[in-house]
Amino acid sequence: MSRSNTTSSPRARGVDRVISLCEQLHLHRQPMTPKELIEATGAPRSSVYELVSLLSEAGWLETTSDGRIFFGRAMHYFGLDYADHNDLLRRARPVMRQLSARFDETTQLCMLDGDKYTVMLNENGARPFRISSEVGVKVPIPWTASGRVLLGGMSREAMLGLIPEEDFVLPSGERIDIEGFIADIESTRRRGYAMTEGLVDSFACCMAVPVYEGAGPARATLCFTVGRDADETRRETLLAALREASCSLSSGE
Amino acid sequence: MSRSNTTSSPRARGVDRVISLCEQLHLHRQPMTPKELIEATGAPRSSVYELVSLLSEAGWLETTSDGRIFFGRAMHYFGLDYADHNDLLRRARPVMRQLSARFDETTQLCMLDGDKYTVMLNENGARPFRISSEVGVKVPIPWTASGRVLLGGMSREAMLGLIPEEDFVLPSGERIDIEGFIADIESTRRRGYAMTEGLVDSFACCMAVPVYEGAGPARATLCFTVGRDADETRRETLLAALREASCSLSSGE
DNA sequence: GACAACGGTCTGATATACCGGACAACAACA
DNA sequence: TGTTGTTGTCCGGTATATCAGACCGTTGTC
Repeated sequence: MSRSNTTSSPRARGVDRVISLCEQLHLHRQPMTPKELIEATGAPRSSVYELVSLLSEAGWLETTSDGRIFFGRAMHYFGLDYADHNDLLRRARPVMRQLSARFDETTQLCMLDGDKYTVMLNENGARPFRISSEVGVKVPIPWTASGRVLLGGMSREAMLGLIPEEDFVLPSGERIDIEGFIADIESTRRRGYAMTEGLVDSFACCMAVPVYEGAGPARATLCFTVGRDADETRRETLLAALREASCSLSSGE
Repeated sequence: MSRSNTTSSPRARGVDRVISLCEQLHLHRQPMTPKELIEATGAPRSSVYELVSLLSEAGWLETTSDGRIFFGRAMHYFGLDYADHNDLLRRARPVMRQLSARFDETTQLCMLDGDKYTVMLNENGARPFRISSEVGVKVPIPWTASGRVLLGGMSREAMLGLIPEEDFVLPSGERIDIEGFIADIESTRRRGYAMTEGLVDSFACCMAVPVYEGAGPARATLCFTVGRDADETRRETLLAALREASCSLSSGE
């Protein structure tokens, strides 16, 4: 439906081709055949073949045994360079591990990426539920508890200017009331945390607290994703732990 | 001395410029100023500026507050995609965490990358010693314990063909005797592990065991890096743990 | 066996990306 | 104040990267 791929003109710059190629791989989160890549990017066949071979030589991409293409070692190296260099991520990792270990729940560090919400770090509980994390997957802000925290303190105009109209429609087709959403954000800000149930997925309960960096809006959120069956006291416990952890991560600047 | 950067001809392909640009960033492991990037890559000024801005827009690079350039979020996403998708890495991570937690030592998963040795995963002990990991940094094979394990089972010719002549010279300037090295590998193979002391760095003791995937040479090694002051029984304990862990990671195929 | 779909390589023409170099803003310094 | 170095933007010519399409081997289907 939505042509997410850059409907690029013919004779595009190689670098742009490379970028859209990698973006497609990230979207699919699975190795892709050359054919799929060609169709997904809209790039000419010969260009895709050439670029893939260039990138493979550099270790940016790898070809699996069945001829599919996916990210290679180099990306792993570069990604770790980024994560190691990023202050917040580096400090958050051990904290999140401890949270996950202690409560055996999935802990996430979430941030805004442009006008979308995204998971930056994911730490699973012991039970290895999901095989691949969803780090870097962009989700409309109104769909999430964290989104409500991250918008805290923003002006009404800035908020509406930021969020695309269509992002207020849930996967179910239901539309989120804008006024209610704004009120939600305000009460979230006062309360200091957000908790949503069955917003995107009907079995999950999401709780998020802000992580600050200096004054201004929250830099990130720390959150638990738990089953809806968790009872009240359990939720209290988890929230308290989140608050404490986020406090240790926040910096007054 | 060694011109590691691709002394590329003028009017090079943009994609190649991008590749060498990122490689330089990875080598430096620190944000770089435009000037440094220009000098390191040998690319024209205008090209670097243009490419950096293209890549920044895509989130591949980011500019720090002081105008330096480093990897961006996108790399983090792609890198995690790679690591999540890679069977060995995914399985190794929890195992390594447990090892590090139990013994409070640095655990690493190492592999060959071309004709070099490199760390693929690094799990620090509790004491946060080194601020940035060395994942993806290429090191001559003969400098390491893991290298000796990884070469196990290779023919003499293949080995000598693989390793560049200059890689037998240690950072200290000392030259590693080739015959001794080959004998070392053979005894390592028989023994089932390698242990080196003060090879690259005089304070460390490195112990490595192979991780197999099907028949043939080891796919990777699992290793501890400990202080040389660790006594005999401690070393035995650690080795036993490594062996057990590597066994759980290896697959008969 | 004929036909179609697919997977990959190769080549030549041409649109354009890349680069040299000009330009401006700013700082350091004598 | 003039000189020198650095940081960044912009522009036009031309070397060349990109792309259309031909080509070939393989696979599957009727």
